[in-house]
Amino acid sequence: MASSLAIGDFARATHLSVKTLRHYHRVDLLVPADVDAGSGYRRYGTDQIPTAQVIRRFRALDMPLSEIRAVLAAPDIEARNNLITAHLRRLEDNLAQTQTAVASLRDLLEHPSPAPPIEHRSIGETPAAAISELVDVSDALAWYEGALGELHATLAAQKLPPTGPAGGIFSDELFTDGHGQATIFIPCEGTVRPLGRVAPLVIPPAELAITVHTGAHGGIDRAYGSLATYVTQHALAIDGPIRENYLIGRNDTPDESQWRTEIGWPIFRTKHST
Amino acid sequence: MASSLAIGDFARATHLSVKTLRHYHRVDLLVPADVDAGSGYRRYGTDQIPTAQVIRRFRALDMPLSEIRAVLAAPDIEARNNLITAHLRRLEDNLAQTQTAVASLRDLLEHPSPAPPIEHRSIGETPAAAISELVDVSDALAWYEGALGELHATLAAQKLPPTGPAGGIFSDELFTDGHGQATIFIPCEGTVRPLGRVAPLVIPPAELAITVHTGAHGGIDRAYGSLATYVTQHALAIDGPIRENYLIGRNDTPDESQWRTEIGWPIFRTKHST
DNA sequence: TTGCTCCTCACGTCACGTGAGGTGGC
DNA sequence: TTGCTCCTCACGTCACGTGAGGTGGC
Repeated sequence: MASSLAIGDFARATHLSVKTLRHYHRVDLLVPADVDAGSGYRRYGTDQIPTAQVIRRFRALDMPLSEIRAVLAAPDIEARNNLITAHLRRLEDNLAQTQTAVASLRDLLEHPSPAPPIEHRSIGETPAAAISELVDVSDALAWYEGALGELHATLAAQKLPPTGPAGGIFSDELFTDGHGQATIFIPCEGTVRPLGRVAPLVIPPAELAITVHTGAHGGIDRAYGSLATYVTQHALAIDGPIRENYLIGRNDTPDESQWRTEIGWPIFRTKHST
Repeated sequence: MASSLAIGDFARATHLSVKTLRHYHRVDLLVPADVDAGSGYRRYGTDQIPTAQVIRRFRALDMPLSEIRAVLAAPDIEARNNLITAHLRRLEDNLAQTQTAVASLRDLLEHPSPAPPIEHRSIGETPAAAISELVDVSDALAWYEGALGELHATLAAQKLPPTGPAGGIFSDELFTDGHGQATIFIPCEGTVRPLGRVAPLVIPPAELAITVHTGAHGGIDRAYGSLATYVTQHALAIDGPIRENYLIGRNDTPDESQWRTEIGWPIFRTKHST
């Protein structure tokens, strides 16, 4: 006895709305067991209820429909679990990020800290090992963590001691378009053998206005703002990529509030900056 | 000296993309300090950087643009803080909900529990105090909590002891359309004086197929599914609102895993159900 | 037979992103 | 003067929701 439900009853059974069920049919995510050729009436089997509920659960966790489709089509339980676990991990990362963002915003609203001082600095050429890729600004933080990890591991394996703190170089497009070239590097002497994404790179010299940001990377926009204000008001602005130096980071202490990052904004060379 | 920035420089300063800035101008959320009449070129003041960053922070926390507009336009700091705090609270609620959803999904995938038994029950008329409103399914959980709290408090104030566990009645449209009439009630004897949203209501009799769901309300869809399957396969289905009885809930224990909710699905009257 | 359920368009929503095609500023 | 930055449409995306206008099933 094949038990089937009209769309309205299926909606009651699964807590998915009728509109949503029609949408899932349209995009082939959940196809009714039967569709009447004449009337177009959809009929769902009771055995489709668990599938529909799984979809609903994943949607409640903001999994995109395309990914849910992949989960449902996974060839075996392991592939399926890998997809699910990956999504849950992303979700949990996201939660943690939102929680720190909330904390940081609360802090910002409760005691706005004064802008830290700004100095001019002239940087010479620096040999380094680097990873350089086209990245999306929304992935930038995770990409930075991964690249820095790979760099540290690769340098250690090649027995090349760092000669300074890690740094980053970020193209203008990253900020104006939301994606662009990003480079993470660790200064070092000696011959870097290319391996994985790591390659030798000579960091070009630069004239910079520099300020320091204390705390997690989520709050770094304040330092960018104060630098931009300074550089604009003193008519020092020139084009060129932004620099960052990671003085104290995850490698040094897990306490994010202790992290220190320098941000360098390219400026005209002035008398003071030689 | 009025310092101003072209849109690209402003994007660098604020980490908002050029496209996003143009969008914010279009919707009047962040209007450039100056727009050249001839060329249409936008010019932003350095004093707009903090505003832009506040917008960015709130967007990172998924606050809708309309709400951000309200925050920026708030007449005083108190009104502003109220809006912000309300959003943060919603966010934190959401986080907690997602976290339990993740946990519940993990549990579901790791050890799928067998469907609990289903019984038929005949319910007579029941006098009660009730709150009945048109609600959105997405607000249903929060609405239920609020309504139940108000009912308990109002009954206590009127010295009317409950004569049974709290219950709910949910129209079909709530599930098929995503919004519909929902009623939460507490059975009691005596005269209920209408107060706030609370009013007296005689709960009509019903013939129901009933199962029990153990755990937080997030996982209740499984019980709905097994009831729907049962009712469909035994050809017992009739139209009518869904019932729920809250045997053990937040009022009894904070441990969600101990909660017990009965779900009642309307069915034909049968010999056994008198 | 009534009225409820179901159907299909076509368009709207939200917050942007994506190009095409073109002009202005240093 | 070159080429980069900026401009405005118009349309796309994602996951549905909203009606209008109409038909089918018990």
